[in-house]
Amino acid sequence: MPLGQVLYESGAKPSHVVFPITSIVSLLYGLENGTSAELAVVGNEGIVGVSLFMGGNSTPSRAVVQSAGLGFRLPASVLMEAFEQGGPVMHLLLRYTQALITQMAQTAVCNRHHNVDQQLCRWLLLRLDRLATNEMRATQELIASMLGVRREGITEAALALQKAGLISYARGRITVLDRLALERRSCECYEVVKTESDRLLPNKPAT
Amino acid sequence: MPLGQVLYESGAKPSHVVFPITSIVSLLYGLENGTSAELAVVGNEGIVGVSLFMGGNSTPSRAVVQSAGLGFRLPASVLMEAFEQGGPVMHLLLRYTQALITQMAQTAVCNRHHNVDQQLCRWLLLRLDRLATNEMRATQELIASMLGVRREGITEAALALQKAGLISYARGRITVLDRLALERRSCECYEVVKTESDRLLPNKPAT
DNA sequence: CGCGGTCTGTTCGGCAACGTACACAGCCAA
DNA sequence: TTGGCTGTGTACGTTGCCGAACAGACCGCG
Repeated sequence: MPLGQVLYESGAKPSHVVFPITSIVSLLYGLENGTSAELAVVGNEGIVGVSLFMGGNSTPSRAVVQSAGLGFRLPASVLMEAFEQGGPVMHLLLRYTQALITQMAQTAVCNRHHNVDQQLCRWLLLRLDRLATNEMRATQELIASMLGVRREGITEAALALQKAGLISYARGRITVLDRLALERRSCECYEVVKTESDRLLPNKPAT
Repeated sequence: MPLGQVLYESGAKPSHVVFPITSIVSLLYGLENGTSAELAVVGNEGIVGVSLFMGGNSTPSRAVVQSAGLGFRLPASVLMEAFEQGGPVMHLLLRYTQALITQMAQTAVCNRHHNVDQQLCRWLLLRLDRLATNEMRATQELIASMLGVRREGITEAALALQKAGLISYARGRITVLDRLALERRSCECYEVVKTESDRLLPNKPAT
């Protein structure tokens, strides 16, 4: 799945659900004025398209591939069949959805109360957890649109992180040098999301 | 259920789910620094405690009664039994949860991109839809903590609404005088939430 | 009736993020 | 090599909201 691929559009009914394997997918909510914000990020631990089994068939959100990589596609009908049987598959899917809700909620509060620097740390950590390496690709422009802030705001925050030696950043290539320091610098939101996610999905990637 | 009653605390496992009838319940996410934000509001159309059947048993959120009134309590075990049978009850509950997710998400984007005045309109409208009258009780202090802003910000926004003749406001008693104008003045977020909610739950309060 | 508490209105300085604009650096391709 | 594109750094003034402090208005109660 290439970077930038749109898995489903706002309001459309997706034909498949997607299990990202080495890729990362963003769930975005857009507004009429063109701005938008990322409310959750899905990697190997999760599934894209929960609205299918939740019953709505569509949501007002968009799903966009943020990091190129592999992913499984499963036709909606196959998933639905497994879900409707009601066993552990269903409960696992529901627990994951619950974790997703927590992530969205925490992101929302974070948007309101934390500054750009902290949010950037959170954003980097959430991605880092879903990658095999400590290097990721994302321009400042892209990060800014995910966090719903100005590009220059990210420039400033990223510079601070570079000067502190936590990351190195060059033309869309970010390398995390000191993960622990990043966690210390981040707001509590990252930790909350991670803890809750681990609690709900103990050691079981939803594949 | 009296105003201010806490239906469940952050992290605790609720023993019951609650169906508000004439009351209104807020779902709040709090932070370590004591601030918090309301991410969703539940009235007659909904149910408090979706995390029970979603499988987490607890969430990092709090549920607080925001408008005194009646509500049914149902023991968790009874609800779970109905849910596990997997029929229309389950699907209705899931669809409601989907609507709840949309509300939380839209609130989040709204927090990020819209100003206090618009958010206040949205907040008023969401409550108005869940009340039988066009009068509600809420001090500016309370509204401010719900929206995650300063009390003075609400004073200013509420004054503007009063001067425009949309509401009258006195010591915690708000009367909506011109609902349509309120909708026009609000951001799109109210409409999105309402439309999606109607689509997912056509004319069927989840009682 | 006066008193104390709650709620609203107003003020001030301060700050973080915004919008805009532009300069420069790295990279690719002609 | 040159030119164009993309991505990053920097510099304004502006704005929306914050934090704190205080005055007045209303209400219930003794």
